[in-house]
Amino acid sequence: MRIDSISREAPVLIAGPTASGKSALAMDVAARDNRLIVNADALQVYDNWRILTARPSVADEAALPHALYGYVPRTAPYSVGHWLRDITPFLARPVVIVGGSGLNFNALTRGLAEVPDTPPEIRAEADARLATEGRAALLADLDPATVARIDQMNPVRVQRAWEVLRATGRGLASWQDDTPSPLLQLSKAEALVLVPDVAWLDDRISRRFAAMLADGALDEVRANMTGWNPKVPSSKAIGAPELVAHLRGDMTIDKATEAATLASRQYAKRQRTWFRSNMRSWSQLSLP
RNA sequence: AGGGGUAUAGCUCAGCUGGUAGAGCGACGGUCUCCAAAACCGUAGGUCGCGGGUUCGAUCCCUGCUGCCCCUG
Repeated sequence: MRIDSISREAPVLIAGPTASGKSALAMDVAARDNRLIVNADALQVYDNWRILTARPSVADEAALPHALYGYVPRTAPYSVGHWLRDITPFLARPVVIVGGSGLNFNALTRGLAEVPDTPPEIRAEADARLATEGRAALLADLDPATVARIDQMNPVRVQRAWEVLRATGRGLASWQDDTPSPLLQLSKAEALVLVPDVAWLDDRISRRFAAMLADGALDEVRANMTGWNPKVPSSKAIGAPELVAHLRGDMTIDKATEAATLASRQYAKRQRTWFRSNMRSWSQLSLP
């Protein structure tokens, strides 16, 4: 990695698939320029995971300033909108923004419609209707402009559109047409995507999960067993459901390891697909 | 060594009384403006273990061989 070619002034954005070495690069850049490291990862925000989400260590956080890591309670409602609001004050400072969530980077550099949060009772109503009446029933309630824009086969996207209309009386498409300009212009940033060789990354994923286990991942998961709710977003951390199953005696540790590393590889693939289509104008850094 | 069973996609397996094969998972490609480490869509893979026979035609029936599993010794 030729760090010398990375701008010393512009905000640095580092995206890349899981286990590609983003955090280490962010540390190098931050140390060189006295930057604040800001998290752009959807799961590293939660306070109940450090080992499993490969969050920066206590030592790393002591060595250099970090923001938006481990600051959200595991059951709190949280999504891109919260992240975008939370990151705003930090953009006035020299930063390196690092993470694997493509949606966050899109929201940051392309803007995000200012749709109010869905009230819990409407979310519950949507959950119930989807479960009992199905996707088609929700779809039938939507405005044509929104229907034409969303993936009608995807229950989560349909539910989202339904919730927005229900809560605001205005279609999602209409909200999106009013998307404000982005917080950060890509042309004024140093945007980097790490593009690792697939076999190289697969190997790193396997070794990293083994290292997580050695570092106490099972203890971390055990501490989350009381009040465990598989439905909340923080419970979707790769490896968490698998290790919960193991601790309950439903899965051998070998099976759990296999399932977790498989899930990581599949996640990395989805990330590559996203980066390919959404980050064409970013600088691509091939690895190793 | 003898008896029985089994061999079909990368993996686990379907395939009715013979008409050249399907699923799930995986892989690969894609979608995605607020649960995104989520959710979803699509595509490609098989000389049906190998040889011989019966038949117009064999994954299917007969036979030899080979591998694996079980039982007996």
